[in-house]
Amino acid sequence: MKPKDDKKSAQIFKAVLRLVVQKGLSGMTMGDISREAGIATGTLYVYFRSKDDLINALFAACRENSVQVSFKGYDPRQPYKPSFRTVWLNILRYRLQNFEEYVFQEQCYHSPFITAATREKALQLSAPFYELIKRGQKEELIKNTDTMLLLSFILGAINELVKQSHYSGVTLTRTKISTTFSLCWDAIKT
Amino acid sequence: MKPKDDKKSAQIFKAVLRLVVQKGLSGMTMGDISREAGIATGTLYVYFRSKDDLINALFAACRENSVQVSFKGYDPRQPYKPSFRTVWLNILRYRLQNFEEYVFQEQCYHSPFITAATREKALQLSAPFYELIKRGQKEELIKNTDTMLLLSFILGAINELVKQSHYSGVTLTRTKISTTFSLCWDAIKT
Amino acid sequence: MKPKDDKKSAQIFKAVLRLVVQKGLSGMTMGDISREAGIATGTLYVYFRSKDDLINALFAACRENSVQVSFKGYDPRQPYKPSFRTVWLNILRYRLQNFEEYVFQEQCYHSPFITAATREKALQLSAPFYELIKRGQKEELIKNTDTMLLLSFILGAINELVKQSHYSGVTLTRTKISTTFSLCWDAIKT
Amino acid sequence: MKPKDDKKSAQIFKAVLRLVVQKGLSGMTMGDISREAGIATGTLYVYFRSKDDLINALFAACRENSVQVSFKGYDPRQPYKPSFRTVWLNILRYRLQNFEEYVFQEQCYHSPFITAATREKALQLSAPFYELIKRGQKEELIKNTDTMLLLSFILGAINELVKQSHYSGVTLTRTKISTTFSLCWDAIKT
DNA sequence: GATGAATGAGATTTCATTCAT
DNA sequence: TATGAATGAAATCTCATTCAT
Repeated sequence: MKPKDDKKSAQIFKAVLRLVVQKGLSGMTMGDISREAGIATGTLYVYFRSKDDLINALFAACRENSVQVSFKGYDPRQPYKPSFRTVWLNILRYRLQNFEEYVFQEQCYHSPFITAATREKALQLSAPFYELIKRGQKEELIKNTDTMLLLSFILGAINELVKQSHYSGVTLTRTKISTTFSLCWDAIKT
Repeated sequence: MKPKDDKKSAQIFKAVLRLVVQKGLSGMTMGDISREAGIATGTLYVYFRSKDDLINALFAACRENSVQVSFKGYDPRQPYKPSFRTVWLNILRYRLQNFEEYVFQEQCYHSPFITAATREKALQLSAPFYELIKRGQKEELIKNTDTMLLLSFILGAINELVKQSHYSGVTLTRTKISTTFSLCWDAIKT
Repeated sequence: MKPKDDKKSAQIFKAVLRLVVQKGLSGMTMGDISREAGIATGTLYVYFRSKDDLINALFAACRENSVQVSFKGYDPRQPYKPSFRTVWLNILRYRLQNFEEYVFQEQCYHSPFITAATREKALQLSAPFYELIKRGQKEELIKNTDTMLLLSFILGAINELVKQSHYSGVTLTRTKISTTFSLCWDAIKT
Repeated sequence: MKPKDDKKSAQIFKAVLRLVVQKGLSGMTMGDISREAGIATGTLYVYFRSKDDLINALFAACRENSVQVSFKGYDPRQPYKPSFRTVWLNILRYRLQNFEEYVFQEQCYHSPFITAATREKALQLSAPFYELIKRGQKEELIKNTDTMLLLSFILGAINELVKQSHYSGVTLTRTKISTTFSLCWDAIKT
């Protein structure tokens, strides 16, 4: 017996991500995916019930990965500002190093592929970010404004930065990143 | 391709915008559009050569509208900060009041519908925003950082805010908006 | 405007019937149907939502036609036996002259294409036959046995006769038909 | 193709029969069969060369079984009428107790699965029934009509009866069966 | 022999576009 | 110009069969 290969899921995921950046979510067929992944079309349906299923599964995986990367090295017992910087840089790093995943998630968000359930789960995953802001507010280092609003502000700034740098072709230098962090901190600090 | 009836073009555009929010760009067929617009499928081809053509035309229209709205009431002879605030509020207002247009543009950006030429033109339209930041830097009111970076930072923060408020269903109060402007200004001011 | 052609439904129906006799219900693809009907595959979906839909619609049409033919020339004011003979001959004639329709219905009955609703409607259409037997029982010409049982008996005998004559290639002569009617009448008469 | 394990063949046959009643012959995949039989898809191909092979083998088995059951207890030295009744009741019993087999055979008859050869063999198996009628005619107990026609008449009546009773959900009582035999006998007796 | 993942040909269905009215 | 039926290429998905384990 040939056991269902766990690597194949990953292989399919990789193929989708590569294709999304190339052709966009809407211009991507199951045929494209199988060709890119080096397997038969039928095999896709061994691993995923349908195209929708595949997209949703990948979306969930990316989402989880994104959170995991973001909090790598975060230790709540450390002082706030350096901790916050670590997470901030992680978020940025994730988007830069996994640009494909990031673009994929952005594209998915307004697409008919993502079900309400998947969207809901994604929202729940943002809880740790929310908590991080809260902690800053408790320590009176961050403005006592609506937490969600602050969170959006920060993430939005990072997102746009990544997009802009990618599409303009200008790589983000260490200096630029450092400057942007300052802008961000200046915005939210008390 | 020269539309006799300008109202019908607008009618088609409206239909597309309504559908994009509902089903996303990829899940939107010419049949859907004609049904939503209350006309026959064939009629779409009287006004637009193809689906690509239609999407690109609407994208251009939205882009232009976005800039026009953003600089409404802007007078370069007025002092900087209130002028900046006017534009900032205009941008926010545009995205809130024309959420459909905003989502449509976002979706287009990574789609295979938008040609390189259209994308290029869109970029050119951001010149006035760029100039606005430059002026602030000249007047030494805004940090002397990479201009594009500052611009991205500002726009990104606004974008995310709008999305978040729309999807969470929480309306942005005057106070929240005012607070967010402060965050933004704190970030970029010298 | 080109109005939806009512003849095309009939054209498609005819194609299906021809194919069912040739290849059976299960070996019949939408491609086969469109080719046989002389139209494009897509056109089938202008007239029917799905293959299931098409099969169910044709089944209903055949069923209705079958009943209509069976009671042609039946006048309840005429004496019973000749009336009964008329209907009996009509039933036989329908199966012989519309052998394709008959085979199609037989094939459908146990197929997953036919929905419970369609099956139910088909059953309701057998009411006139039921009434005909009842009348014979009231007039004390037909045995006072379970009516459904008598009906099944009669129809079953006719069905098998038609199948047998078709597959053996022996045509039913007037004499044979007349003989079979006698068998039938001998069976059910009081 | 020589099955080592005869039990497994039977297991597969049983699975097919169960599925035919549930989903019909055309809606039955090799995957369905293996799942229902509790074995792997590949294993089916150890016992049968192909789907066609499997269906044809089962068809032949059913056909043989049907004849064997029908003539159980038949002794040509016994007087005719009770002998005929025995066979008649056997035929009915077979269809009632092996409804799945019966439905399967009916479905096969018009399907592209059954080859001409299989069909021919099936026909040959009806010889004993034919002889039984012949004997009745020789003994001048049964009408001297075309033998095939009489045979069709009898079998058709039984078939329909079984179908009707099965689909209406009404069980055939001993009385009803006895009555139906009378109908049949009245039809064919001299 | 038994397994079930892998295959790819082929089935169903969709949809941008054309065309007759 | 407006219509919507007709088209057929291409998309999604199924399934009999094979094959590595």
